[in-house]
Amino acid sequence: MSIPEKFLKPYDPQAVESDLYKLWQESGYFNPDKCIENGVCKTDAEPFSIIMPPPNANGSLHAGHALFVTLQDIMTRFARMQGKRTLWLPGADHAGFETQVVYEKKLAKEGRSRFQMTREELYKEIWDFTQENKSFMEGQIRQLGASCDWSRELFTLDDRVIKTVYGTFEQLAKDDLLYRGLRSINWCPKHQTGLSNLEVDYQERKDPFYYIKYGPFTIGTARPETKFGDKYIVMHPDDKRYGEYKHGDSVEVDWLNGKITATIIKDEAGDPEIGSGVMTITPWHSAIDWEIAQRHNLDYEQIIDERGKLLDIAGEFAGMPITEARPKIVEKLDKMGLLIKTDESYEHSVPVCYKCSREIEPQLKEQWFVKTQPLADKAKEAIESDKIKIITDEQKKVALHWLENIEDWNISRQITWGIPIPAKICTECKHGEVDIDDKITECPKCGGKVEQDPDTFDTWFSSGQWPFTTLGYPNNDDFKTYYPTSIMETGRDLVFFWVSRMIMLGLYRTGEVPFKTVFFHGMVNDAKGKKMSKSKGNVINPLDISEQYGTDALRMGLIVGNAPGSDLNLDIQKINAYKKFSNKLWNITRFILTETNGVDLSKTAITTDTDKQIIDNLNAIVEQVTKELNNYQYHLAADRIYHYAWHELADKILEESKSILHSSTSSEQEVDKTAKLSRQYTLYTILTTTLKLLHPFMPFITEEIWRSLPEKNEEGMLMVAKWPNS
RNA sequence: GGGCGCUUAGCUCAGUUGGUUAGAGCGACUCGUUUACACCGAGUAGGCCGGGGGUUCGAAUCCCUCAGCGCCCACCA
Repeated sequence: MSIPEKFLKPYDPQAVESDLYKLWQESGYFNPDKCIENGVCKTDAEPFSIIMPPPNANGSLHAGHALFVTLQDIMTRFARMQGKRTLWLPGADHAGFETQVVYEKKLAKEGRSRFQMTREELYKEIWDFTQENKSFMEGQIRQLGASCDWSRELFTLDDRVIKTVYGTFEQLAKDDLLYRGLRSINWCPKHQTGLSNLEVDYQERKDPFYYIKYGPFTIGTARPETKFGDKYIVMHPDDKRYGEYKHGDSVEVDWLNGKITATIIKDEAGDPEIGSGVMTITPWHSAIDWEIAQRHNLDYEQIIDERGKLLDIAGEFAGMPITEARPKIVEKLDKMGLLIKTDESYEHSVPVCYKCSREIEPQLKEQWFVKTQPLADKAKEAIESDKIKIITDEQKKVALHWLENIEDWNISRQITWGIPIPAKICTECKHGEVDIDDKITECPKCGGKVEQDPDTFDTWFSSGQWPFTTLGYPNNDDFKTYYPTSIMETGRDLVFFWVSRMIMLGLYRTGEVPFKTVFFHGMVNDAKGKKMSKSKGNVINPLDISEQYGTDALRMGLIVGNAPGSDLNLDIQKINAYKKFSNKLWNITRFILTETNGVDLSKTAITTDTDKQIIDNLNAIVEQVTKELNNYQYHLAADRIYHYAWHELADKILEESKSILHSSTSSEQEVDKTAKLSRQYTLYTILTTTLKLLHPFMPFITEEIWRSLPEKNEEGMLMVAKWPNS
C-alpha cells in the first residue's frame, strides 16, 4: 500500500475544484431536505437559514460578491457540520433602475435609445439580458464554492415574488400607510425618472452666484433660470429689517417678463443670516420652496420641463437647455439693470444622479409614497431590544440614527424594467387607486376614465420583502421552518437601502423580524485602499484570482484580518500567502499519510503524556475556533487555524515526530513501538480535526484531502462530517 | 450643519468585557537544500500602539482634550 500519487506533486486547485463542486451538488446536501432524508441532520434539529442577497443580474461578480459568498458559505458550512437544519437560499436581482441604466449604456453603444422603443420591446430585451447574466453569475457563485440550495433559487421577478409584493402594497393602502400625492421629487433629466433621496449624490461645485434686484429687495441665486415665475417673497417673521412689510402685502416688481405683483410671505424658513435674509421661491423646482408654498397655500408653476429645457414662461428662452439659457438670462438681467453683482467664488454642493452625475432637477410629480414613520418606529424597537442583533455596534448606531430621521418613501419609478405598480390613474382628476386584480374601469372619485399606472416599483420596495417572499409567506413550509432567518449577511453600504427596509417591511407584513442577526461586511478596496472602479483600472476580478491561486486561497485572503464592518484592502500578495498555505496542508497530509501508511487507525490509542498534551492543545484550539465562529469572529478563527496548522502542527509537532517515528537505533524496541503508534494516532487525529475546522474556510482542499484518507472513522463527505466538539 | 469611525513594525492590517516579554501577511537581513514541503526551514532587525492629560496596582484597550485622515446623512437663497 502506498499513499495517493497526487500528494507527490504540489496541490493544483484547478484540477480538483470543479469536480468537487459537482460532487457536493450531486450529493444533494446543499438542500436541507436531502440532509434529513439521509440522516445528516434531524427533522427537529435547530434550523439555520440565510437568504443570499441576490446579486444584480446585470454583470459579472466583483470582489464584494466574493466576500459575501465566502462569509455566508462559512456560516452555512459551519452550521451544517454542527448538524443544524441548514438552508442557504440563493437568488438573483432584476435590480430595476441599476439594470436599466446598464442596458441603456449598452443601447447607446449600439446607437439606440430606449426612447425609440416600445415598453414591451425594451422589457423583453432586458429580460433576455438578465437571464443570460443570471446563469453566467450562477456559475461564478459555484466557482467560489457556495454551498447554497440551488433548487430553491428565486429571481426577483418570479410570479411568487410579485404576488407577495402586490399583497403588501394592497395591505399598506388598507392600513392608510400608502398615499399618492403631488410632491417634490428628485428628477434625473437623463434617465427620465424620479429617484429616492438615497439615490442622490452631492458634488462640490464652484459656480457664479448672482445678486439680483427684486423690487425693493436683493435676492441671491445660483440658478437664475428658475426665477421666471417667482412671485412670492419670503422672509423670517422676526427679521426686524423688514418689519414694515406684513404677511400678504403686495409689492410691485420689474421682473424678467415685465411688471409683476409679488406677495410678501413671512415664514420661519427664511434665514436672516443668509444674504439679505430675503428669498423668492420656485415651488415646482425646489423641495423646500414647495413646503413653504404648501404651508401658505401658494400657487406654483413649472418652469423647466422633464428634459431640462425651459418652458414657455421663459419667453424668448423657451426651449433652451439650462446651461445654454443661464448666461443669456444673466445678460438680460444685467441689461435691465437688475443684476447687482456676481460672486464668482461661490462654492456649494449640487444634487446629482448617483448613476450619471447629471444634475438633479426637482420636479413636482404625482407619486406613490409609503408612510415610513410607523414602520420605522417598530424597526427601531426591534433593534433596540436586540430582537435583531446588528454587528457591529457602529452599524447599529447608524441604522438607528437613520430610522429616527426617516422621511416618507417614494416608491414610484418612471422606468420600464421593474414590477408594474398595480394601480389605476384617473385621466381627469389624477386620482390613483390600488387595483391588484385589474378590475377598476372608472375613477372611484370622479367617475372619469382610468388608465394603468405606467410606473414601476422602486426595486428596494420589492427586495425589501425578500426574506419572506423567498420562503413563501405565509403558508409555505419553508416559511414556517426557516423564518425568521438566522442571519442577514450583507454589505455596509446597504444598511439604509435594503436592511432597514427589510426590517420595516418584514415586521409589517409578517409581524416578525425577518432575521435575528445582521452581519455587515465592509467594502473591498484595492491593495492601496482605493475603491475599485473600472475607470481607475484597479478592479480585481475574483474569478481570475480563484483560477490563479485557488478559490480557497482567495477565500482566506478575504477573511483573515478582515474585522466585521471594516473595509478590506485586497492584496494579491496576501492571497499568494494562502496559496502557499494550501500547499503546506498538502504536504502535511503527505507526511502524515506516509508515516501512518498501513497502520490500522480505526481505534485511537493515544498513550504517551506528550501526545495527550498535544491532543489537549488541539481540543483547546477547537474550543476557541468554535467560540469565535459562534461570535462571528471569522477573521480570528481563520487566522487561528492557519497559525495552528503551520506553526504548531507543521513546524513543531511534525518535526518532533521525526525522531519518534524513525528511532531505529534504539534498544528499547517495545517502548518505542508504543510511542510510535501513539504518535501515529495523534498525527492522524490532528489531521482530521484540522480539516474539519478548516473546511468552512477552505472547502475545496479540505474535501480533496478528506476523500484521500484511508480511515476516517466516519463515512461520507467532509461537508457533512460532524463538527469536532458538537 | 449632524452622525460614525480611523491613527499599532517599512507597507497593508489584526488585537473580543484593561492583565505577564504587543501579533499576522508582505518586505528587509543572516544562515540552511539530511528522507513532508524552496509554494521550504532556522534565526535577526524593526513599534515611547498619533500628541497631551486623567482613571487604575496595571492602559494599545476606559475617560477628557488636541492634531491629522476617512466614511455616512442632511442641506445651502
